[in-house]
Parts: sequence; structure tokens; C-alpha cells
Amino acid sequence: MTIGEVAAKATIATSAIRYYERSGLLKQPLRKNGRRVYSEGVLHQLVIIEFAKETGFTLSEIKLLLHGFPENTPASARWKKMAREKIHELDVALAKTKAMRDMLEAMTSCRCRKLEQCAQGLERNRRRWHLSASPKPRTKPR
Amino acid sequence: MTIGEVAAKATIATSAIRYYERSGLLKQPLRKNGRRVYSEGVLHQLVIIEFAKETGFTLSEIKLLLHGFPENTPASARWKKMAREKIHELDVALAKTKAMRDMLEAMTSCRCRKLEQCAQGLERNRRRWHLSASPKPRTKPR
DNA sequence: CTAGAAGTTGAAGTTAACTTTAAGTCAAGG
DNA sequence: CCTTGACTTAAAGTTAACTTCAACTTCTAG
Repeated sequence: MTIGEVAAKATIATSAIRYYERSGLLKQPLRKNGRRVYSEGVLHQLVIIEFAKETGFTLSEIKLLLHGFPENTPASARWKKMAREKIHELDVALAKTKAMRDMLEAMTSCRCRKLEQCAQGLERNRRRWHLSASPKPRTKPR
Repeated sequence: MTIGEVAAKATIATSAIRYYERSGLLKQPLRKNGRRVYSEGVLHQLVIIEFAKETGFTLSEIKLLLHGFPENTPASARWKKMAREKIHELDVALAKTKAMRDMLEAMTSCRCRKLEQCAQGLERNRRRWHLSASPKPRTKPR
């Protein structure tokens, strides 16, 4: 398969495939006259990559999942190791987002005429709320 | 107050204050010999800005909150308008993150020996799970 | 008066995950 | 043979929210 065919079957851009290769997620495929020639296997790899992305892994974490274990480590063990921390991160993100939601909900009963007045009230509640400078789920990534 | 004093009181960097000014969040303060001279009011503005950031508003949304309404629009009305959509976004993000968590949790009972085998299973469940390309809460912004 | 702290500006750097562009190579169809 | 489309690379662009840097200027303490 050519890179274009792989891209079509996996519905991801060719530029992304090349990028994954450059970043070490995918191994360098064989070349014919300089062009990449892929076997079916790459499709499975891409499925794993996409799934991992959907569950919140960064590309460098995915790289660990794929190539950061001794060669013969079973997939189950890899997932268990990687998932534990990520699930915790997701829980933290959930708590954070809920807190954001609650603060905002509270604001909907604001009766202030000027924003300056809100500031006064907010300052009073500041410690009850302090969300710290931890992971804030971005609302509109790409 | 000088920009340094404001920064200290609000515990944000001077560069951030200048950046907010450039981006139109803060009005240009008076100058004395080229230097910015602030009145107390700016501290309230910064409290509002920080709160809005903590609740997930982007700077351009905050700009709307502060300057995107007719001059005499009460703060309460501004919040209500802005919060409604943001709360919805947060709910979407929550749902998404929960889904991510659940998928990952499911993976912890994976028994595959090779990742390729996972790929098979994942492909089968693909439609049940399809999270689409919508807002993915980033786990480690900055 | 002078060192050093703090201010000023515009421009460039940061991060992640890609995409886009420029400039060139290769293969297939008419 | 020639055009067209797919491929190649390295490098630069994208986005958000700032930070850092370079090159000055200004204020303050001694």
C-alpha cells in the first residue's frame, strides 16, 4: 500500500502519518524508489494510536505504550501500566471541570450592576474556590 | 501604582498585564514619562479576568464579557449570557472526559498479548464508542 | 553621579500535533 | 512525450496565552 491508500483506509492525513513516523510512533516502512510501501500491519498500529489519542494520551505517551516496554511485554500489561495514571489524570480533570461548572453556575445568580461589584464578592470566596494552577481542560483544542 | 506593584498585588506577571492590555482586555492606563500608572480599579478587573479564566473562558471571551456589551449592561446580564454557553461547553467536556475514562477503564481488563490483537477488538467497538472529533480536555496545558 | 532595579518596545520563542508550502521526483495514461 | 497526480523533503505556519530577549530609558538609593 502507498501512503495515500493507508491514509484513505485509516481516514487520517498523509502528513499525519509522516509526522508519526518522524516522531517515532511508526517505524520507517520499506521504500520503493523513495516512496513508502506499507503492509496491512500499519492499519492496526493506527487503530491503536487513534484509540489512545481518543482516551487522552499524548503522542509521547503513545510512543511509550508502543515502544517503551521490553519487546515481549504483553499488551495487557502495557495498558494496565499506562491506564492507571491516565485514569487518575482524567479524574482530576473531571473534578476540575465540575468545579468550574459549579462556580459558573453560582455566577448565574449574580445580581451585580457593575463587574467591579462581582470582583468584591469573588475576592471573598476566593479561598473556598481556589482551583490552583492545575490542569484546566481546554475547551476548544484544535 | 506602577505595573510592578499591580503585578505583585494581583500575583500575575507584568508581562501578562501588558499582554492583556495589547489584547484589549485592559484599557491603556495613564502614563507618566512613558510608564504605566494604574489606579485601584485595575485590581478588580484582574480579579474578574482571573475568575473567568478559572471557569474556562478564553481571553477573547473575557474580552466580550468586559467590553462586548452596551456600556450600561449590568454585570448580572453579562454573566448570564456568557455563562449559559460556557456551562454547556463544560457539560460536553465532562461527558467527553467521562467517556474517555470509561473506555480506558474497559481497557484495563484487556487480555491481549499483542497490541495488534487489541486493534481487532477496538475496531469492532468503534461505533459504540465513537467520540467524534470534538473538544478533548487536554490533560496538561500549562 | 552612578549603579542597579524596574519600565518600555517589538519581535521572537514556547508547546502540541499537525498542516502547509516550496521545490523537486516519479509513475501512469493518452 | 507530456501532463497530471501522488510522492518526497525540510522548513515554516498554526493557535493560545503568555514569556523571553534585546536594546534602551528612567527612577531611586547611596
